[in-house]
Amino acid sequence: MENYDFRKIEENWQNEWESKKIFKVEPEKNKKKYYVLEMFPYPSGKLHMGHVRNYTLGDVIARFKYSNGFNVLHPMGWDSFGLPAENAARENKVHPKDWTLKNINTMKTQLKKMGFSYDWDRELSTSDDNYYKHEQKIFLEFYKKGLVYKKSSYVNWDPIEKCVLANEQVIDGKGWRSGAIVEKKLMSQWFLKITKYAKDLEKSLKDLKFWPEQVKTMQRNWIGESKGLKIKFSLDNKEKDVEVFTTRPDTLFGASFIALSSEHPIAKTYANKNKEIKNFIKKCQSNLNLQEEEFEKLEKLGIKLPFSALHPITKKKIPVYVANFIIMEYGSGAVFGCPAHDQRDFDFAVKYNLPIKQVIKPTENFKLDKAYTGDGKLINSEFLNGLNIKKAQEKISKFLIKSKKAKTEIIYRLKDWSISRQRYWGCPIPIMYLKNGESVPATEDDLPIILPEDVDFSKSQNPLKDHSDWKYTKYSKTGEDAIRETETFDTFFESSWYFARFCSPKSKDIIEKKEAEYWLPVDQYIGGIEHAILHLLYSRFFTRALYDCGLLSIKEPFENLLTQGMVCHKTYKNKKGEWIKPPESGEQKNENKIIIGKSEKMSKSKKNVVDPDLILNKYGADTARLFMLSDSPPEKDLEWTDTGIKGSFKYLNKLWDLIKRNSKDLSKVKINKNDFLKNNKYISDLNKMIHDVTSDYENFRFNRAIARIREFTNLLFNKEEELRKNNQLFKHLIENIIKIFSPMIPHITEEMWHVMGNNDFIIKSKWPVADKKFLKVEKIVVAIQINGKLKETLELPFNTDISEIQKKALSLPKIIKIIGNNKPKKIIIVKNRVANIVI
RNA sequence: GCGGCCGUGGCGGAAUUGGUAGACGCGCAGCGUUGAGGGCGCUGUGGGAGUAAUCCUGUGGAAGUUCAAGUCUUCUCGGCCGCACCA
Repeated sequence: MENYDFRKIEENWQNEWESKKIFKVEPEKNKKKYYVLEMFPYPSGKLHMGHVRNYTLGDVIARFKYSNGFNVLHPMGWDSFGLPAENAARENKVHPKDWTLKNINTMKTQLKKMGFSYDWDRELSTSDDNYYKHEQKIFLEFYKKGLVYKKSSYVNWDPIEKCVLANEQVIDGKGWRSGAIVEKKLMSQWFLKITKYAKDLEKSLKDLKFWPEQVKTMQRNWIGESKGLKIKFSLDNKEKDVEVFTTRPDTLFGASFIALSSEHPIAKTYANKNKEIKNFIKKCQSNLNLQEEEFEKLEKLGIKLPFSALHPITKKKIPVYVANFIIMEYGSGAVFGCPAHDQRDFDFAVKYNLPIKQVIKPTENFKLDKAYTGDGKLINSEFLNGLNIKKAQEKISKFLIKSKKAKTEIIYRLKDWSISRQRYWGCPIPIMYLKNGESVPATEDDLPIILPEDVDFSKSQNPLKDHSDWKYTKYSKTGEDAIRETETFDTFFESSWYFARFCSPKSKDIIEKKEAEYWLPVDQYIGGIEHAILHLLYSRFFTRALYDCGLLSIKEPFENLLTQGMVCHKTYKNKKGEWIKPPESGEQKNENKIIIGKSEKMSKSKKNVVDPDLILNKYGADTARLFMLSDSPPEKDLEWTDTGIKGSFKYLNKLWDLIKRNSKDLSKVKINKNDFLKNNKYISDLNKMIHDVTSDYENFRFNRAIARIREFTNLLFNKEEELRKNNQLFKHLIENIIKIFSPMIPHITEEMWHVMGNNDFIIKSKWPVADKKFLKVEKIVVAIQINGKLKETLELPFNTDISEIQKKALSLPKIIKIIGNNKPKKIIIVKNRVANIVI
């Protein structure tokens, strides 16, 4: 049998859809909108299978919603600033812009070949000045709102990318993209005040009802809210009080020292008075540029200060130390140490021979050779004695707050977002430095600050620094000489608001309010979980900040979030342990011993990638799409298999043949509904299938939807002869299958739709609705159990009375035999389901 | 260490939300078609016993709730992911 001509079919319909602009969309007041968005790609060269999966999922949802009467916004664009372009420029002597444009061109062609329903008129590219000039305006708005500041601090330095990374971009102490071990470097950087929104970003997570729990948990951890108490300890040197943050006020009576960060103001004061202290602090600070891993392994060290703190209740004197493990940025940069119940304090107390006073009696046997952190009853704690931890915390908090020695405080782990990057291929930060060294934001008249194209990459890391024509300028407000900021934005800046720009991609304004109000928020966002914190947290922050600047009227950008799993493939190694390509590549012939490894995320280094182009050429877009959807639910990893893709292709051919060989007769048939719409087996199965598959679409259970469609088409394959005798019924069944299958495999179904005698595009036809009157099943199989174990089944009319079921069940020969002389103790019957006889 | 998610045939995965476990597919086996291979078609396929009807057993393990547990509860083992000197 010959395979169907997917090349011809797919190309034809792609051209038809494009020339008729059926996916072009504008706001329509009387239509319900639906904004579906997939994370836009970085134009790295070619599409990979991860993209194919991501965009297939989005396309199915878009087409499904379209067919269900929604006004669907489904745009696509390019996250086109970033380092790979610069690296290519150095290695291959191509300009980043040319390299980027070429890649966009290639990938756009590939996307079109997949048949995705994008409104290409809305295409945007972030490295286009039409995009990033608005970003500079946003920066100025943020500046006005006080959300931007410059500060010198230890920052994460990626030695491979040769630029700074935000905290979120450091994964396990390594750069998120380069994988290089991150170093600490003291630098002056621009920051965005994301911490201003920490509370709201955390609090609102609970309202994101349609986000995966996992993502919300990750964000929650990242924001790291801690509720505690800030307690004042007065000092006997007549200086100001020390404020100490704690989440364990119940252990206050066990306090045996106070520890300050080396950057704490009091520590700094004493550094000037005492050389020893000064040296210690210096040592602590030199540790700050250690790699994270090493820093964590440091021994806990401290130096005693020449004064004491007074316990806020007992008034006893407590020694004060500067210690190397206290971080200034967290809490108040000072803690009280309770060695018996905190491991760090315990280690410190052992080292400096400080008292270890137990204040919580463990519930189980416990030897005090390490800190006890479990629950128990308070001891040695005056009025707290006998209480459990929670009660003790409540009581002492109340007491301290009442006596004005403490106040409740909530602190966050989240730090401000450093956005300066020492790189060329990004959006120039619209800042100028005046002669007096002052930095000022560019004025509206200075914008846009266009990235110069005539740059020389041979001189240094950042060619903007060497570009004097561009760098030296005038500040338009005063006309004086000025130097431009030569650093560019972190590229996560671009992706933090692109979803809003898609509403009015060509507007002269940053965001056209009317359009944004119609389309936003994004109803369904789809992308990889690797952006759980990075991009998704930044976008949530931006949306709030833009709201405060009056540019948006929503606070959360993405209503629903789907994080799709990775595309994996088996890995293979040869005798030498080198990665080799999978067998279907035909490149294993020369290897005599092949070791099959586990299935892992497709990656070039493991040689287990499958090129989408090859699949498109061999099987076509519909087969690729079908396979992407059929094997696993979207949020789980999908294992790419050669047999799987072949299976999908075979199935499409089989379906094609069935429809093709019957289409000649069926296309002429006119359906007169009353003639055949009886409650027969086919109609009831069809309606059940429509009902179930529609609900599967709504819940993104595409694998299950496909299983149900296949189940139904199996019926058609088996009963073809019989169905040919009732052409109206046959046509009705086939048209419904084509329609309900069309969001997943749009080209072949479009062709089938026309072959069956329809003239308009299939997407414009109405989605089938299950008729409830045909959903009723006439006969039902009831399970008959004895003591909960299945023994028999019984076919009965739908809704048979309980008493009738009981009568019938008890008269079954097999049941009689099992029951024997026993009298049933109890009989439980659930209508249409089950009868359980307890003996 | 803390937090989250998940364990179902040889494999990917279903299971009306507590009611016939294994849908659909891959793989495998047998048969048919074919000179052969591929392709296609039919049949079978959780495990064990039996010629068979049938019986026993079965959702990582142990216990519990229930007439009834893959589904709920507790413990336990294993895997994946996130956070972590965070006071």
